[in-house]
This record gives sequence, structure tokens and C-alpha cells, in this order.
Amino acid sequence: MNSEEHGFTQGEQGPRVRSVNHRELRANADFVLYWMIAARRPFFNSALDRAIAYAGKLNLPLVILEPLRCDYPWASDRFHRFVIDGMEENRQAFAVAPVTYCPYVEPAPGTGRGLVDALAERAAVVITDDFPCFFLPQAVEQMGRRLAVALEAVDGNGILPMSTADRPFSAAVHFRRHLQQHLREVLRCAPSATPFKDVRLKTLGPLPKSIRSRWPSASTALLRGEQGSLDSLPIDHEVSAVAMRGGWSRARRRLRAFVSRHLSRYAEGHKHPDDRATSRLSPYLHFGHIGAHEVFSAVMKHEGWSLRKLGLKATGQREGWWGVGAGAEAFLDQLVVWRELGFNTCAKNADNYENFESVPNWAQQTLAKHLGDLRPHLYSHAQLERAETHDPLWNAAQREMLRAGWCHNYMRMLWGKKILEWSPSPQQALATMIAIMNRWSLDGRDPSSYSGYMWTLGKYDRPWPEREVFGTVRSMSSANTAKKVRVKNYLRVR
DNA sequence: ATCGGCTCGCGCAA
DNA sequence: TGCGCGAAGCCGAT
Repeated sequence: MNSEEHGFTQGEQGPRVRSVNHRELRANADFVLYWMIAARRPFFNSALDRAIAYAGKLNLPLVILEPLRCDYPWASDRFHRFVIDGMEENRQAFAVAPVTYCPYVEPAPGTGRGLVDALAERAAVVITDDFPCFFLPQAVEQMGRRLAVALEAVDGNGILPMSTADRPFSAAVHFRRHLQQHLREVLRCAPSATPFKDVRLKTLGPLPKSIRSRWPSASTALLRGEQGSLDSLPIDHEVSAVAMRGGWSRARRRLRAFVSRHLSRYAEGHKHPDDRATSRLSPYLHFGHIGAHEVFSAVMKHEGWSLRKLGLKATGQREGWWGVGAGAEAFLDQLVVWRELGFNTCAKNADNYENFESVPNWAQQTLAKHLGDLRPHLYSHAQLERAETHDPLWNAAQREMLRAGWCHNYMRMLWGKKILEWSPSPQQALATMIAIMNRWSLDGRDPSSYSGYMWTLGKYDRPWPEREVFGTVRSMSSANTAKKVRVKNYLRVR
């Protein structure tokens, strides 16, 4: 899976790199530091490439710190287990690379404080990941102000670097056209599939004892996922670990299975929850256990694609532009267009991407007009969270989220539309969606999840005939959904 | 089973 | 300035 095979050339990272604090590199430093906070993977990682390039140029060792706080919103056994699974697989990958890898799991709130600062004091430069959502933008800005050394954030999120667009997009078709105009050039700033190939770096060995004793690496028990190893952490134990396990090699296995078994029939199959034909890669993409370029590369290899197959006219057309089979066309629209539209939205609306005010005016107005409509079903946050409604199909989607930590894409739309219908106000519906999906779904707290919440409230969409409660916002019904898509087995899952 | 109409605003062609 | 068209819908007519 070599990215060059598909027309990528490497090393042109400019559009992905952002100086956070405009400070200088430190002379007489001991190493280069990669503060890995979003792209938690050892391959196809633009920030890692940047850090390796610095270490080579400065003739210094590379230290990779992968931390996990215990006090971020919705921290739970579920997310900890998944992230720590990833740490163990990263440990194995980095054990055979010329780097010092430090997985750190914070044992109590605040105990991790000062670790990045202490390492940065010895670093020539600090590289980190540029993720436009959740608490990460603020954490990176704060760190930039605090550090005396240069901090660079690298955007390894998608095929299209966020800096390529200077504005938000109100509809997928506009973003799709923009992507079609820029795809050829952005494929030149792709990350390496084999970042350590032909790279010789100085090595450091273990960190100084002063640092190791105050911030010891994650224990073997934690990394191996031993029973009870999360019990002492002050996180939400009610949200338990799930069958889906984290890490780059599990992500890669899932990718291979999806491409070989489901990709060719994805265009039709992805609609039907019973078919289980979707990739289920979103948790891995969210935590950075797999990169968009690796997924793209595997899909295109399967399709025998090359740059020559791309359409010539960037019209925003949904099908046929990539020049691959219908299944791959439909999947790429998800992976690249819809996923990266979400990153664009968060990046260009940093202040309000999680607020009701970011849905278009026509939708805000029509929902306001229907605030007084009779709502035959009103459920509390707790009833919804426990899947206790009168609607078996909706309950099934919510149960899937509780049990599997994930939910079928098509069902998420119905899930959100019904929460809008069953809530006293759209603002409260949004708050409920955020609270439930961010808490239970492994891929919550991601630009794509926020795009989904906002879509149910009318964002990226157009008006439809006026109805109770929804106004002219598009509605969905469980009865129609059950008629259109196969849900027989889905309903049986308890 | 299939089809048209519903409704707003954006971006492009003219 | 006008025109075409849009994440996955719903409803009623044929």
C-alpha cells in the first residue's frame, strides 16, 4: 500500500502546517517532540512525517508523547479502552523504529499537567496534531502561549488540508465542487505509508529519570487491557468498554475486510442496517488510528484507479467524477466529501459549530414558528438515553449505540430527526443529541458527528413541505424508514 | 410501484 | 439577472 503508486508525491506539507505560537526553534536541544493528540497512528501521519523531517534535519532524536487525560468531557471506560488499545499497538510499531515512544495515561485529574512543558524545555521544536473540534483547539492554543519553544500544529485529518478553503460551505455540493477543483494538487501533500523507511535518526533511549518518575509510562496492565485496569480512574464507568477494540492494525484489518467484502455493493448496501455493509471505520478515523489517506489508497487500489480517471469538469456532481465503480463512488462521497465538509465547518466556524445559531436562518425561523405546536410525544433525556420510547426502530438505534458504541449511518438520521420531533425545542434537541451520542458513541465528539446533529436541524439541506414541529425542515418517519430499508434483524437486537 | 410537487438560497452561466 | 439544483423525505394521485 504505497501512496506513490497512486500519484502521490511526498514531503510537500506546507498547506498542512500551522505555526501556533510563532516562536523560534531552540538551539542546544536534546530532541524533537511530537505531542500526539489526534492522529494516534504510526503511518500515514503528516505530523509524524514533519517531526521525522525535523529530527533528521537537526540531527536529533525523536520523542513521541501520546497522552490521555482523565478529565475531558465524557471520559469513560469505552473511550479509554479504545485509545489505550491504540497505544499498545503504537508501542509495538514504534518499538522497531528509531524513536522514543511514551504512552501516558493520566491517573488522576491534573497529574498530567506539566509533562508537555517539561519535555518541551528540552525540545528543539514541538509538533502536534491540528484537530478543529472538541477541547483540542483550545488545548493547543494554550500550550502555544505557555511554551517558550516553537509549536507547530499539523493537519493530518483528511485528503484536503483545511487551509485549502478560506470559507465555510452551506451545502455538500459546493464543497464537492471545491474538492474536485483541488484534488490533484492536494494529493501531493499526502503522508508517508512508511515514514521510517530509509530514515536514520539519532536515538535517545529512555527519558530522563526526573520525568519518568513523575510521569510514568502507561502500565503493562493498562496497555494489555487487563480486567479492572481502568477501575481506579475517575472516569465514567457506566459507559463500559465494547467489543470493538482500538488500534491501527485492527483498523487496517477492518479496512481490508470492508474493501474486499462490501465496497462493490456499498452504493445500495449501505442503506440497509441488516446488511452490515458499511465500513464501521468511523471510530478508528475519529481517534486517528487510521488515516483518510490509507483508506483512500486501499479503496483506489481495489478499483485500479489512477489520476487519469478523474473527471475533467468540477461541477460538484455526485457520481462518476472519481472514475471508479458505483460502490466506491458512494463510499468516497462519505469518506472525503461528507467527512471533510465537517472538518471545514468546524475549522471555519470555530466559535459556533456546536450551537443552534450555526444552522441556516430559514431553518431557525421555521423551527421557531413551530415551537408552540403540540408534541404528542415528549421524552426526557434519561428516557431517550435508556431507549425507552414507544418507537421500536428508534429504540433499536439507541440500543446499538449503548451496546456497540456505534450506530448505523442511516439510522442516525432517523435518530436525530426523532429527537427533534420529541423535544420541546430545537436547542434542547441539539443538546440531547450532543449529550447522548458524544457520551456513548466511539465516533462522537468529531466534526462528522456535529455535522450530523446540525443536518437533522436543517444545515446543508433545503426546505420541504411544512409539517407540525419540523416546519419546513426535512422530516423522517420510522414507518417509512422500515418500509424502505431492511431492518428485520436490526429490530431483534437487544 | 412510480411520480410530481413542495421550498430556499447558492453559485455559475449569461 | 435568471436558472438549475440539492444526504438519505413525505404525501397524494395515478
